[in-house]
Amino acid sequence: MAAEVKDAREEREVWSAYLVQHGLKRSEQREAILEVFLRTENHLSVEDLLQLVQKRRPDVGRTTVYRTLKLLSAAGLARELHLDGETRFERDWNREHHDHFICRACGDIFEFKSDEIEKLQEEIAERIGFAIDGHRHHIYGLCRRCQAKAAASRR
Amino acid sequence: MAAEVKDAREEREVWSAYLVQHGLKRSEQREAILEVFLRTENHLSVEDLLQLVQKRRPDVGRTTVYRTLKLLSAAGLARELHLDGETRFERDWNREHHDHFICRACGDIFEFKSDEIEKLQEEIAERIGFAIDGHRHHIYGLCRRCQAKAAASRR
DNA sequence: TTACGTGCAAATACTTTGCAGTTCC
DNA sequence: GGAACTGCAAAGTATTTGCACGTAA
Repeated sequence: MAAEVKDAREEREVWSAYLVQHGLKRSEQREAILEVFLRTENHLSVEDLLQLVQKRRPDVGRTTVYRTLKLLSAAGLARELHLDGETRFERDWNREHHDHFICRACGDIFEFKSDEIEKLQEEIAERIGFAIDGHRHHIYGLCRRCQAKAAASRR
Repeated sequence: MAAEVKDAREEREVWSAYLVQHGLKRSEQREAILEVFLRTENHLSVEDLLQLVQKRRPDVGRTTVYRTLKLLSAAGLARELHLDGETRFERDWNREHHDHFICRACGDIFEFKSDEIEKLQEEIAERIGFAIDGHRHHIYGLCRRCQAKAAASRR
């Protein structure tokens, strides 16, 4: 859809600006990693990203992926998630804040957002004088599909 | 308070039962680790726990702490938390479910609980046919004290 | 007695860092 | 030309496992 294309363009601009502002250079590896990161479904582990990038450019090293993900995060393009100890990255530019459902069977991740929950959080924080600057709300369980599978195999 | 003492007694019973049911043995190291774990404020890292245990018994090894924490978790006495990548353990027997505020400055952790938030979670899950079996809700920011400190040093 | 528990050292997994050679500007 | 970038190998963390020895039941 058009929005995606536009978003990606904006993200590339942010990236360029970030590089310039920090006296950093462009490189083919970084471009390749950025491309894959922007084009791919979310919630990638470092290993996932490395595999995908290496399909195009087998010479890109794991180290560079780590380093580039750091930069993408610093530039506000990526966001790091810690799911039960697993580290993953998702796109974070111009994206509404959201949280995650994680299926324990297939690992699929579903995003959700609730203004009501955020408001309640804020109220509780006020009561104890806590100034919120971010949060992670991860809900674990079984997705619809895996529930069906489980039910089927039980018969 | 009385409730604490009673809880700890109950936890020791659960522990004993767990050992028996699984054909495991009592040991001085395990007892020492359990004691410290039960007596201490929550949210310990493995390293924290090791240090505390070694004050009493310098011969207890890190490996045993890891192994005992696994057992305590399996017995339902401990719960593992992943705070922004950091692994910590808290008591989990007879404790109401709760979530956490984490101060980014001093690292202090405050617990909270909200039936309303849980209910909203449940509603959202229903909408996408997701069967919740647990969640982690971590809120980051500054605690009252650290806000005051920050304000003071800004002058 | 015998299966379980322990600490150490080694192995694993994940991530960062030092370095020598390469590339961008 | 010089600073930044890269991949590799080495070094760090965090955690688990193999093993020979010790200990509870």
